[in-house]
Amino acid sequence: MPKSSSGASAYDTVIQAIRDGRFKPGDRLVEEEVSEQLAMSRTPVREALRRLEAEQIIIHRPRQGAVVRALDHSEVVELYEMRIFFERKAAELAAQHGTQSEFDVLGDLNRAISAERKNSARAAAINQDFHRLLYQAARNRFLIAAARALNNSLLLLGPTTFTDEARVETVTAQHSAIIAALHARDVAGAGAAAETHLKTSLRARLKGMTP
Amino acid sequence: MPKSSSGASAYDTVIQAIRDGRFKPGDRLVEEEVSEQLAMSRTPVREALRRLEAEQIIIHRPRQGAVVRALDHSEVVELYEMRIFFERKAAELAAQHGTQSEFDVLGDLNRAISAERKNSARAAAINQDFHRLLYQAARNRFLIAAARALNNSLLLLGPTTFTDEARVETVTAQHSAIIAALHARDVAGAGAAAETHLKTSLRARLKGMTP
DNA sequence: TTGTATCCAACTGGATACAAAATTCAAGCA
DNA sequence: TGCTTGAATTTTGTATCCAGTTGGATACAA
Repeated sequence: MPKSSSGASAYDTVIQAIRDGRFKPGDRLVEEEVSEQLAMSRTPVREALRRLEAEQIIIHRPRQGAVVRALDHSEVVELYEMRIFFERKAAELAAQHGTQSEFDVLGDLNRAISAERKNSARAAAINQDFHRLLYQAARNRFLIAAARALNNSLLLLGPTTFTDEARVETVTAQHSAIIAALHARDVAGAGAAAETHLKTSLRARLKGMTP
Repeated sequence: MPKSSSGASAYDTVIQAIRDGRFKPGDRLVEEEVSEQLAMSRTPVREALRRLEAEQIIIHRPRQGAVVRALDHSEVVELYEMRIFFERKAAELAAQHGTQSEFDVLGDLNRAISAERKNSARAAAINQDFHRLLYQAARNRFLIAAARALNNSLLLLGPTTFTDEARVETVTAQHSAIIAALHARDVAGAGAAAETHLKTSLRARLKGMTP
């Protein structure tokens, strides 16, 4: 293991804390507190916070502190609009540039999601891998970078909503549709299937947001 | 004036240095050298470099140094592929969400580009404003952020190629086509015009790249 | 009771000092 | 002559220190 620097591990830790809800939007991140919690000095913590700031995960008012960003409703919609847009492009490019073995792995992952349908956290993790591999297959480093940035913003919304098994069912079925189109090298079909998938995902997200 | 912090001004300075070619891809950026040049300590310089690293403008090998990133041919193509893709989306969204007065300003800017056709640097600057406003009119903050990141990578390729007047002519004509579609709220037309424009731009770039 | 002024504490911004790691270059040995 | 070892140099990583600013609390006056 390449023993990452304190700065990098501080970043990972904070991201992880946001991911599983220990830090929520609106929470203040005080450099000194964080550094104490992670048993390191302020310098690497600052580095991590600046990186999070660059990624718009936190906002940083000068001389006042950093707070975890909150997304209002219109931002959530804008975010998903972009996700839909990216995912379609990723699927289209993957249909052109991906290899059949990559598509096979996508199939494996999709079956794994289905198998773990009882364990929503585990299923959500594999689902992330699925989407990551789809982007990898698209063979465009800038698309991957842009999608990564977008997904970081996404985690401000809390964990993915894989609460009920019916939802997992829908997801895996839609994944299958994408995979089928990829195997057939059907560019338009893969794009359309991906768009449908993400639109469903947006609906599920919005439904779970206004309780 | 809010007197920006040293860290921010260090970032701006380095970006500017890259933009006008004082730092070229492959150049090494040593923290101490930069800090000496900017008459500040290493701390804000580090902040700037880490930010540039997050934006993939430089790459940062631990304990070894930071070098300005170089884009190989395939990356250039990938980059423009994404630009084309973003620009189309921006035009489509602008056609839906922009205001007529924004479209009017786009027209003004386009005329300004034409007027400055003798001064390629000035024309290129206004051209940037044009595209920035187009993205603003799209009303999607994540699209704007993604495009910003992309444009930062773009400046690794050196200044925009507005060398001859014929090129400016082409550009403004294509801009006019976009604006016309926007005024007509023709979503598909605006997207198509934007795509055409950027494809021409890619061709011009590639032509100027292999001397 | 409310508004205002002043003071204090907390926090960040920047600088400096120190430690650790990596590269380079040279010298010694086979 | 070529290779290996090791020490010096270079550069980043981390810690700590100081100063400046901001926000809030407190006290006083209207």
